[in-house]
Amino acid sequence: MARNGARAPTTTGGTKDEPVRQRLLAEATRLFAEKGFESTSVQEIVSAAGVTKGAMYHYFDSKDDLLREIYARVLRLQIERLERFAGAPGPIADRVHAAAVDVIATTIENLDDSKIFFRSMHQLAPETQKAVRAERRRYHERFRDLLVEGQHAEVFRADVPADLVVDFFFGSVHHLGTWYHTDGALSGTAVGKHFADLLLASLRH
Amino acid sequence: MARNGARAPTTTGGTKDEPVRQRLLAEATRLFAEKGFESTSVQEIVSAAGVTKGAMYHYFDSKDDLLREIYARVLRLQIERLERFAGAPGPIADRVHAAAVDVIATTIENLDDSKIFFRSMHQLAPETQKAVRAERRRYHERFRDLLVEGQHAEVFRADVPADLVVDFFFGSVHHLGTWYHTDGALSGTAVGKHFADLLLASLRH
Amino acid sequence: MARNGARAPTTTGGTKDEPVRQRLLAEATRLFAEKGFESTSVQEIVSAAGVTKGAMYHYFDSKDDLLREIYARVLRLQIERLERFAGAPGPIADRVHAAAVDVIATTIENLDDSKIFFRSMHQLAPETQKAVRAERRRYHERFRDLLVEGQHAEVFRADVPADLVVDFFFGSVHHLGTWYHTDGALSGTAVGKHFADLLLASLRH
Amino acid sequence: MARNGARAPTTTGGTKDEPVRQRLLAEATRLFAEKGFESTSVQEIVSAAGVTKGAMYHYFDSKDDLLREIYARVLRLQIERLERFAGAPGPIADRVHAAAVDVIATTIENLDDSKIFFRSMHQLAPETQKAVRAERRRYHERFRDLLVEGQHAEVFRADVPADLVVDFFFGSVHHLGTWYHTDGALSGTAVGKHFADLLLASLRH
DNA sequence: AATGAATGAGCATTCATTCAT
DNA sequence: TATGAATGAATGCTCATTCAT
Repeated sequence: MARNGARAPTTTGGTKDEPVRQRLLAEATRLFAEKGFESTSVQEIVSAAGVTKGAMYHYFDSKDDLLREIYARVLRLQIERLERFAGAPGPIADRVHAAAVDVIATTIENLDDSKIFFRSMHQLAPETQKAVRAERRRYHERFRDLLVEGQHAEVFRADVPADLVVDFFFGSVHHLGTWYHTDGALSGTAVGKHFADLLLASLRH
Repeated sequence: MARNGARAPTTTGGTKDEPVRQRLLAEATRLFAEKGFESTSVQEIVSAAGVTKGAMYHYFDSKDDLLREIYARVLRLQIERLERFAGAPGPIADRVHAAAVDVIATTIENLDDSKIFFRSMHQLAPETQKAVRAERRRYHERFRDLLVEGQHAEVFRADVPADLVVDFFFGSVHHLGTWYHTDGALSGTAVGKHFADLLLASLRH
Repeated sequence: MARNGARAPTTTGGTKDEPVRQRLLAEATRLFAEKGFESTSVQEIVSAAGVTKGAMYHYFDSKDDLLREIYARVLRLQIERLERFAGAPGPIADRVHAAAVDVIATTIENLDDSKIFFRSMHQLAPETQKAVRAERRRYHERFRDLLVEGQHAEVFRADVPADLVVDFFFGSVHHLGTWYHTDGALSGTAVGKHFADLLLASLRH
Repeated sequence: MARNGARAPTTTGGTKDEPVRQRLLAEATRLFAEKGFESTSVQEIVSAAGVTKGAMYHYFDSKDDLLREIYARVLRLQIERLERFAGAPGPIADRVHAAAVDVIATTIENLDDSKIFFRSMHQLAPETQKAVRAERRRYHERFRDLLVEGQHAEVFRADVPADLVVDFFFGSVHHLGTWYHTDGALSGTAVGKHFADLLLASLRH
């Protein structure tokens, strides 16, 4: 969890790793989640990463660029996982349940990312913000399509608009960061199962 | 010198007796919701309110103090309303449903407050933050007690911890600010009814 | 020449003087002339003026604004003086000669302003630059009109375009800053007389 | 390591044997003239020249070194041309006229060099600046000697110090960069003829 | 109750230059 | 001959806050 003062030589030879860039992203994520984007200075980030400002500006265009990269990483991960669960074989109710459990477990595993996401969205440049929102919407739409599939199959009730159910459920997901603590009694998967149960129950006829 | 904890009740019943203070709070709320606490300068707030900095520092101790007042106002309002619904006569399911509809309608009516709440909590001084969290917890606990009452009455399922249901539902509530737009098709009460329906459905045996 | 550490109370009561603002302009002029606009830091200016950066930014929008004020002051002075000489009674040759002597003497009296003028013009924001150039052009046109008047009166030769004569003469004027030194043998007026003689001689039939 | 004071003469007669170095100088000249020395970054220069910083630092010791080379090139060219015209056979008045026309035409042909010359002189290291000024003085003195020759021959008036006439005339020359535009009606030689006429006329008895 | 000049610490960013490769 | 990662010092500017009036 602490950063490596000395970068180990790449023994795997797999990813030609860029330790400085990665370290900067990791420390920025941690600090943005802890203190907020605006309250974190570039100096704090580079000090935490053990490099100088010049190095940071060599890899990133700006402090905003750092934030943008964090968003891109989160979205990439979540969309990829959802695709996997949504496209799996099996009854629709099972797929929704599994996807719901997974998104919660993943969110809890990357809770710093989640804390940053909604708290700092308004700090992005308008066009970047638009891009992020569009990507987020695509994600939500993918989940909504699953719900609609269940409604058409008459497995889920259809008297609540699927879009609204998505906002209902993802509100719960996105707020995990404000109350969940790793030292709590419940694991991420446990929370995921409970929430998924509640979601599925709320959709019964 | 600045903040009177207790202010004389508005005898006229109007809102014109302290227009500067109110205007400052209103503009600060609007700007904090729009651009974030850190990105809003004191100068912007006082310009928007049509006064000078000196005037602001006469009524408030600091920029943080403005934020604290906003939080206090939000919490005061929400707790008061919940008490009213929780303590009303009638079956538990009806009371929970009514309280749920109301909290959503009220949140949508004061969407700026809601946007600020979670986005800016970390900007408060640690002790203030603690106080706000405690107050928030009291609010959640009051709602949880309603759910527990329903579980004891065997009206609600008991296999999901009531605390978790509270986090589940209020996650949805608190995220209204990220997607709800006044120009949308659904009124606040309409959204409230749908969300309350989902909540009640998820609690059925 | 050195700045007054203690600002004397305004005994004249005439101009409600702003010593800080004036001191900033004076020191900025001196430093810009000495080291150039880009090579002079805001810190150097405010240190020389004995105030803090905040004070400077209270009176000026930016470092550029300081430069703009210097330009405005120079142009105001020069246009005003030219108008006086151009509009005086007397033969055209005498008026041109007197105006020429005066512009040189005035330029030498404010040599720092002159050094800054052409050396730093390109640092102004494009629109400000345009405005300054337009004002400068008005000034040159006023002088040209005098020359044309002399040509029409057949006092000056007409086989050289008056515009070109203006550029010819003002080139000499504007370059005073690159070679004239106060410790030299010639006074500003002496140089002025010689240059005015050359100008008038060059215009003879 | 970097700068060879003496480079092998271009045996091919082309300009392709050291394209990187030449391209760097050309782009630097263009950019310094356009935006000023201080406002042009090394990165901009190397990008414009299509090379990297390392390449630039291979050919030049520093950014200042680039500027010094530009000055050296200008002075070399102008002194060489003046020598040619001054040493030609013919009456003194004709030689002065021809030299004057040529310096103006040459200046206009290399207007960027001229723009840089006076605007950026103060950015040179003091000793370099001194060297450039000395070279410039030698150039002016060569021209002054021509004027003195004319005065001794009683072709030119002697009641104006020749040095002052040099400053008068070269002021006009050096300011060409502030008003002359290639798209104007007058060619460089045309301007040169007019200015030379004015100079000669101003020197008549 | 209110002004506005002034502070001073802090911020994001730039940039010429170096150096291992 | 050339790269590009990294430095470190400096820069213009912002801003919450104070205080004499």
